[in-house]
Amino acid sequence: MSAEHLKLENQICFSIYATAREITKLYKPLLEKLNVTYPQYLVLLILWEEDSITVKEMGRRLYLDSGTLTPMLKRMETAGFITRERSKHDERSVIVSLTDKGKASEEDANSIPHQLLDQLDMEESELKQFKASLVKTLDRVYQINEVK
Amino acid sequence: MSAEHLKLENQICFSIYATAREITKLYKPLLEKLNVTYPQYLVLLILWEEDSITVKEMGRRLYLDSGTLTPMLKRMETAGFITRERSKHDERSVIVSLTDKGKASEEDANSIPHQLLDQLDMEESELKQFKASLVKTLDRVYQINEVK
DNA sequence: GTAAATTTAATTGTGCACAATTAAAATTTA
DNA sequence: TAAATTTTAATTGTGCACAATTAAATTTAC
Repeated sequence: MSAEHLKLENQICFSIYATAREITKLYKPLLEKLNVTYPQYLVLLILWEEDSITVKEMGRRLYLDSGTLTPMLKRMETAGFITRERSKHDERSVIVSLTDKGKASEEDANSIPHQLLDQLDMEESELKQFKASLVKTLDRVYQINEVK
Repeated sequence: MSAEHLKLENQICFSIYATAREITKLYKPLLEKLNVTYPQYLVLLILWEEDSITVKEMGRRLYLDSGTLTPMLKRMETAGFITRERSKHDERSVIVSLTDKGKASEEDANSIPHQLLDQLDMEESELKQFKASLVKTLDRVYQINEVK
């Protein structure tokens, strides 16, 4: 038996890692109608907030790099949700935009956040504190990772 | 601009998803000496707690299935951390055990949890509440996912 | 105004992560 | 106990996820 600090059940990072994966599974039935994966759903959320942004900006908002986004966006383009085109002003940039299908899909997504929160079944106050700790941790860890 | 409930910054699940990935990156330099990935480090944590368990039990503790574990454990076997052998009692089961190298590696891991927590830099009370919310959410979501 | 440095995506290669299927072994049931 | 069911890993196929490299375009420095 290893020392107490090496025990898995004591490690908050493992809780985050496991919870993230279980929540992705929880989304699966809710995303069936849209016919997208959870990361693809996040791309749509971004574009419904602000259409026609660069891959760079998409990556900044999702904390993902082009090695992840490029193939994922190509799949979403093939599936008819988005278009990808080089910027006229800066040929290095690729602009991602919603197609009519991508825009129309927002309708099918409207009920998802509420359905998800219902299943989490958490008090408003705890949820708020929980999210605050997450965002604080994310900001802090992102900063540390960036500096290196 | 989409409705408020569809905005990414309002979604707690995205915070969990992004935080999990950033924390995995934070572990990377700490795992360099051990020369393992974060999921592989979790396998070692389990085995340091209790050596010689089945793939099934490993999957139960890590919330991972054989499709993930089998190839990962094979890589760890090739790297010399573990052995894999069929159980004598039940030929369906595969027992995972530490090699001498795997056992000796615990020494190099001892300081990791403390180093990580230092970087998170969170008050003891907030950390405790944060972890409680995570475990509660994990239990709840796991239960929902299992029932289906 | 050109050379050097920076920015931006894409590509390549490795390692998870998981659903679905397969196959073998063990257990339960008729 | 023989047949049906269940359990356990492995396999297959798809989709992230990210480090490192490449290539093209832009910006900065001289």
